Amino acid sequence: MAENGSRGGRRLSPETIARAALGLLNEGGLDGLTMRELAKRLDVRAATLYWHLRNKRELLDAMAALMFEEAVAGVEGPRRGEDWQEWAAALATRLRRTMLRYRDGARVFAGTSVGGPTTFRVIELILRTLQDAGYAPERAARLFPVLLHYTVGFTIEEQARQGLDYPEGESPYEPDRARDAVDPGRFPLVAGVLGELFDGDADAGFARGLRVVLAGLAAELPEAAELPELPEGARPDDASVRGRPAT
Amino acid sequence: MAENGSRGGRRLSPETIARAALGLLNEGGLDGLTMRELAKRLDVRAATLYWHLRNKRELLDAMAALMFEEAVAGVEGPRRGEDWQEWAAALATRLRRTMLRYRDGARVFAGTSVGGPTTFRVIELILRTLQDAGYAPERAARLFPVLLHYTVGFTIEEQARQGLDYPEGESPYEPDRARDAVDPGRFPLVAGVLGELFDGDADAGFARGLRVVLAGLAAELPEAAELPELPEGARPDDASVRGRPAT
DNA sequence: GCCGGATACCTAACGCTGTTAGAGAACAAC
DNA sequence: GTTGTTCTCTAACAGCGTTAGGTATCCGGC
Repeated sequence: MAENGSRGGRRLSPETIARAALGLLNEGGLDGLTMRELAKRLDVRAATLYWHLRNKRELLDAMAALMFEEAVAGVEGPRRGEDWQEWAAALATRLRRTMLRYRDGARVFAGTSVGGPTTFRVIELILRTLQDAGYAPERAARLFPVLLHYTVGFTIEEQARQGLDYPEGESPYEPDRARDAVDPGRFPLVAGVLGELFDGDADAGFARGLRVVLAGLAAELPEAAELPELPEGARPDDASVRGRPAT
Repeated sequence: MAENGSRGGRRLSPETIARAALGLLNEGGLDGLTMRELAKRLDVRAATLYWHLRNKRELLDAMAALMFEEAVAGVEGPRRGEDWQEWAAALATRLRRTMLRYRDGARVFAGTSVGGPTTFRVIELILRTLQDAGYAPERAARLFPVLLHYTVGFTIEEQARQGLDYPEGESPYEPDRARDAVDPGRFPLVAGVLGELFDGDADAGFARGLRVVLAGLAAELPEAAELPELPEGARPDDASVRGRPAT
């Protein structure tokens, strides 16, 4: 006696389930995402999910894949006249926006990226765009991940700051809490820039960091690194860019 | 009848517990870190831990704080003659190294940074160093986090790739798996740089990204941004650095 | 029409988790 | 030696991911 309102066949699939799981994420966050609750939302018992997915880890992977697909759906190469930096910034922003759409989205996404043909399509697109901008593909392949890492790192912290893991008003990220904790005598500079440090405008902060990373990438453009017209040492960051970081 | 081998008094403290928890992390990872197992390691029953810590979340916070302290212990300003970029790179590298010392260390650390006086001491140090390098403190405060975000983002992915969450030989990060998945007809550039994409040398990859970020920061140095000797448009990234990323 | 296998779902249960209540030992102060 | 505080214990709760095994449903072959 299947009380199941709908016809038997192909109702559930890893994708359907992952989609429902992303919905569930926005209530209760990652902690509230349990197989039983997810099953309830799909009008099914928890054990059923294991017919479609090996385990929860696989569910999380599917969710991450879905997020990625959502982020890059319809993305093509730069429009005519569009700078590669604008294009890359838009791509990173799309990814961030998608992660932000889901509570704990960045944590779900982090470290689960590679995989499907969608991934390779986008990487191909990136490599082609950077190649057109003058980067050798090998060079581009070693450089572009920094953009992804920054984006994920930033968004993870942003969502952590939203602090829904903490009970009401106890989040250690409240600006006031910091304002009390920093002694202006010992840490005058910190005290002077508390506003900047805890500024709530995450969008602007992200864009700023993006600009930094993209400027850094631009500085790695081979042509840029050996512009003949520039007198040696004219670029102020010349030595330090070449210098290897201390290990 | 306290079978407890050691004297009664101040044995346990949040710090002791967190330290043991970090040790436990290296066996079993984040999933293996359970209150019961942690208690066992401290010769105590699980409930006891709740006398010292409100809940597991607080334990994780304490662990993150401990990692941060371990990372920046003894850190001072740049040595005489040391470039601010070298100094910053060394700092980021220290943080990464510490996170790598513990399984899932980056995931534990991510989004739990701010808090203690140690944090503010280090931020003060960063601000002072950048100030000496020519950055206004407000500007520095808005810029330096990008370094942290990159470092955390990179290391999270690195540790995810180590793939100890997956059963033997099933990690989706195995290079061979990718080599099979990418069709050289559709994705020629990707196929050509698989070696670079899945290159195992994480240290070099991190250093490369660090160089990029630092170069980007250097490009944001006000003085650098308007070096009078440079003819307008000589720096190839001129326009694009100014351009705001698409939203 | 009916059968057999595959597919999709179920119930029931396992061992484990974080967490709490409340009893009781150990210690310090008087 | 009593009292109060600090710490640890036992016992239990509800909920977790996951598995074994049964059952309904669908579909192609006769």
